[in-house]
Amino acid sequence: MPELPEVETTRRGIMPHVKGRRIMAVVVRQRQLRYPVPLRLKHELKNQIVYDVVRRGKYLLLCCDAGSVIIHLGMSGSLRIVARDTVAGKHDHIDICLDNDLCLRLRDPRRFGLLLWTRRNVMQHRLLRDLGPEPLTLDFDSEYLYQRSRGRRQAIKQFIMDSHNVVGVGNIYASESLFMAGIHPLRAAGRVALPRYVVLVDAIKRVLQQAIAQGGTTLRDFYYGDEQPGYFGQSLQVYGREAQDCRVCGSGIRQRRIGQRASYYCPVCQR
DNA sequence: AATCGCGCCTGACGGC
DNA sequence: TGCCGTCAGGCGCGAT
Repeated sequence: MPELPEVETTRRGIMPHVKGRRIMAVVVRQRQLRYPVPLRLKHELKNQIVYDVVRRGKYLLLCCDAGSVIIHLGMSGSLRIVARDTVAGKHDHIDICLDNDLCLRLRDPRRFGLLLWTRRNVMQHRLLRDLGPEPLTLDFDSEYLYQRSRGRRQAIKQFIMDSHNVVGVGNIYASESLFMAGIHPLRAAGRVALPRYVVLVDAIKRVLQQAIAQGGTTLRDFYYGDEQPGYFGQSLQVYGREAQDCRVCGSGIRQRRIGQRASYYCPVCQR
């Protein structure tokens, strides 16, 4: 399940092979992703130069003069750089073939991802225009999140996972950040005081930054490689550790569902 | 306006 | 062995 650090690692991994290249062809083997892959993309993308590869939240954007490709990896998606004649596997749905004999290949077994094409200003696209701030920029700060949370009864975990409030905080890192900040995931967002938002915002930034730094060590795998970068390399404090000892106080880590999602926390450290 | 819950889809896993 | 049921999970969207 790619979270923001995995998407950013992907962006950095494909960038050197994609940026500045001309698109020679697009192969669509499976159209049925989250939304049907638009067929007009096949001829409208041809001969376009990819002048930049941008990330917005967990979306990746291939920016061209005529428009932009919008990609989301969903639950199980990945992008690889492969040699032009590399045989496609069962779930290799789309190839974007470049003028350097390489292809950008989208694989997505569960097909929760998407690949769209827009000719308008991509940031005005309906999937992007209402997104909250990037977590690693300065405009995402405690004052912002605090003000935004006033009057909200929603659980803090759901609040920070809502992309309208801040993008890129997925299920794993939401649990991890709340543990770091000592905040119980079920606490109402509107009942968290400003000093605690200071700690929480700092925790979100740190946990994402650390994961990106670790993802960077597997960058080489994007070229002819098959290894997944990700959070497996880092030690998670609470996620997936139900009934195991809290690394801080030794209490049993609990799991419960919050808004349909598995959530992990320490009942003693988090209030 | 805020919030809740659904459903897209497949692989992994456990039970028999 | 192999089949089948269950579950996970990002996120947009419709319902409340």
